[in-house]
Amino acid sequence: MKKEISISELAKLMRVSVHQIRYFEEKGVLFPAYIDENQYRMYGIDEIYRLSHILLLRKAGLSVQAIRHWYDEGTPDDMQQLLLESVYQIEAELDRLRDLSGLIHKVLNDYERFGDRAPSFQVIQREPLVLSSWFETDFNTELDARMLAQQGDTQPGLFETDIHYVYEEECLRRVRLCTKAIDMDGDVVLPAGEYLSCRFSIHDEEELKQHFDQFQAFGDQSPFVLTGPRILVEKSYLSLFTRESLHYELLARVDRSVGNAAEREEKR
DNA sequence: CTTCTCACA
DNA sequence: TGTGAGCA
Repeated sequence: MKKEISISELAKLMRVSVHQIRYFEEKGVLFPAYIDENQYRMYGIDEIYRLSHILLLRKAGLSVQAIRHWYDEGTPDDMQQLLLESVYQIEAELDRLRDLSGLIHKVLNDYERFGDRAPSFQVIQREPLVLSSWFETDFNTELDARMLAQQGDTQPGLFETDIHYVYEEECLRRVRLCTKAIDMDGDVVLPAGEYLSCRFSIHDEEELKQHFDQFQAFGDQSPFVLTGPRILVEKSYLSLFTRESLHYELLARVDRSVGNAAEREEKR
């Protein structure tokens, strides 16, 4: 009985494919101890160790190229360096995955809180919001693909972040499309404070106008005044859950320093 | 059972 | 960076 083993025995022992062992040979990192008369590759104990190392390094994220290079002319310090670089990459990947997980949780949470519901009004306290303005358009013109494309390189991940439509005060003719500023160079700033918020979902753009009116009506019969721009936030990713509805939040800053509409009426 | 080669993801 | 098929 020979001391060496065939490629399939080695493959079974190391739980890899025969193919992969031959691939490592082609790439110059693992060679048989010798070739048998029948042209079969034969492997000894040294090759078993060598293969273990290769597999470990592959698992650690080193390329076969890099392994080859190290076997050719690598020092122990080089190996330490290679593994360090590898661990940095893995940690970067962990960060990426954490971000991704966070994004999905955010979507899930948002859906649970504001999924499909009748319009709900509430006054909420908001942190200052910095938006980076994107472009301006008319109230009536619908957003189309070309308008998006013409804006050139905007933020990546367009629809992961909510699109904010900021309507100019008083007349709602002009709309400013914004996204949340990632860095601090936003150009539209909404101050912290109390905001009236209404969340709703619609099936047709037509319904938007009604909600604006309802929103205004709600403001008029409340003990405060709505001030500043109306902000329509399109929760674009909530549309993931339903095939045919769009989700929005309508916001306006609350001003309690002025009397409400009814009181103003009295004073006249 | 092994080898090699080629195409493919 | 491997895999799968086909052939000898």
